[in-house]
Amino acid sequence: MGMDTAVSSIGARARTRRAILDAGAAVLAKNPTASLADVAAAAGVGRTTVHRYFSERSDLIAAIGVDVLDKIGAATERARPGDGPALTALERVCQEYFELGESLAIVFDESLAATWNWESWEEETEADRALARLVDRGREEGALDSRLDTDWVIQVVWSLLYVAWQRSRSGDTKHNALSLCLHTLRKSVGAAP
Amino acid sequence: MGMDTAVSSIGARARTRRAILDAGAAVLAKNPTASLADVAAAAGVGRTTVHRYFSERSDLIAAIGVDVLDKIGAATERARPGDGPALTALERVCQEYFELGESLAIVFDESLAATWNWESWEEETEADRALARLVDRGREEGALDSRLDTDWVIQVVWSLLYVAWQRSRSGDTKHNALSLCLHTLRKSVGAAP
DNA sequence: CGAAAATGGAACAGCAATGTTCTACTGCCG
DNA sequence: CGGCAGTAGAACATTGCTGTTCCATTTTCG
Repeated sequence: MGMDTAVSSIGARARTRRAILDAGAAVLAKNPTASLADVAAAAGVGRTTVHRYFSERSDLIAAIGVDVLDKIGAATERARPGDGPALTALERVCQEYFELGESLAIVFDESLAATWNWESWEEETEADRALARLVDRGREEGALDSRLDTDWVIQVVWSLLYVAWQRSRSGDTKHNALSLCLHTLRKSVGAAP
Repeated sequence: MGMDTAVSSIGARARTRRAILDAGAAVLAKNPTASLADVAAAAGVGRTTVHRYFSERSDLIAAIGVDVLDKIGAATERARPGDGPALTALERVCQEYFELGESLAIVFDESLAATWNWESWEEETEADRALARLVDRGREEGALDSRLDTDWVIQVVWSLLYVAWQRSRSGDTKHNALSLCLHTLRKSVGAAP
C-alpha cells in the first residue's frame, strides 16, 4: 500500500524534525540569541532545511516549547504523583524531572519567554495541576511544611532541580547531584519535625 | 579654581553614567537582547550619549557587571559575615543580598554572561571567599548540615534568593518573600536536628 | 533503474541594531 | 555677556541575521 512510502517519508521528516528540535533546545538554552545558522550546524543540517521545517524563528521556539511541555507532561505521568506518601511522590517527580536534563534549561530561561509571543507558556498545564494537587495533598497529610504555600514549594522544587542540573553539568555525577537535591528538598519543604 | 567646574562636570558625568548603568541593568535583566536604544530611552538620555559613555555594547555590559559585583561586595561587608552565630550571619547576608533587588537578575542571567568576553565574572571575588568562609565556619560549628558541601550551600542560597525575588516581583510583599526565603534556608541548609 | 522526496549551498533582498560623525541646542559658571 | 561641557537628534555606513528562491545533488523507495 501507499502507506509504506508515507510512513518512511514521514519517518525521515520526523527524524530531521527531531534533530532540529533537540539541537535547537540545546543551543538556545545555552545562548538564547544564537542564530539559526548555529542551530542548523548543531543539528547537522543546512540552514535552509531549518527554514523548511520552521518557517520563522518564532515557530521553532514555539515548537521547542511544546516539545518541552510534552516531555514534562510525560515525566509527570511516569512519576505517578497520586500514588503513595506525598513526600515520596514528590521525590519521584523530582527524579523524573531531573532526567529531562538539558530540557530543564529551557524552562528556566526567561529571556526565551521574552522572545516568545506564545501564550501557551502562561496557561496551566495538566502537569502543573497534578504537581499542585500533590503539594496540597502533602500539606493535608502533614508531610509538608504548612507554613509554605503551594506556589512557594513548587518554585523551590524547580530551583533545586536547576541547581542540581547545573552541578551535574559542572562535572559532578548525576547521582550525587540528585542525592543532594532530594536531601535538600526533603528538609526544606518537609514538615518541621 | 578650576576644580569647581571640574567637580560639577564630573558630577554631571557621574550622574549620567549612573542613570545609564541603572537603566541598563534593569532593561537587560528583563530582556538581555534589548537594544541600546531601549536602554537609552529607559535612562532618559539619547542613544549617542550611551555610546559616549560606553563605546561598545560589551563595554556597557562589562560595566554593569563590575557595578553589580561592587554592590554585592558592599552588601557582603554590611552583613558582617564573620560576626555571631554562622546561621544568623548567613541570614544577614541573605537579607542584604535580597535588598539588591533587580541587580540579582543580572547575576542569574547566563545568557548575558554568554554575550560576555569577560573573565572577571569567573574569578572569585572577596565576597565569594567571605561567603565560603562563613559556610565552612557554620559547618564546623555544627550549625550547618555536614552532608552539604560549601558549593551546594552557596548555590542553594542564591537560588532561594532568586525565587524570593521573583515572588516579590509577582506581587507579594518583600517582607513576606524574604520570610519564606529565610525560613526555607534555615531548614534546608541548617544542621539536621 | 527511474521518479519523487529531501537536502545542501549559493545568492539575494530586507531589516534591525550598531557604531560614527556632525550640527544645533541647553544650562552653567566666570 | 560669552565660552564651555554635555547633550539630543539626524544622517550615514556597516554588519549580521533573517527569510526566500533557485538549482544541483543525494537519498529513498517502488
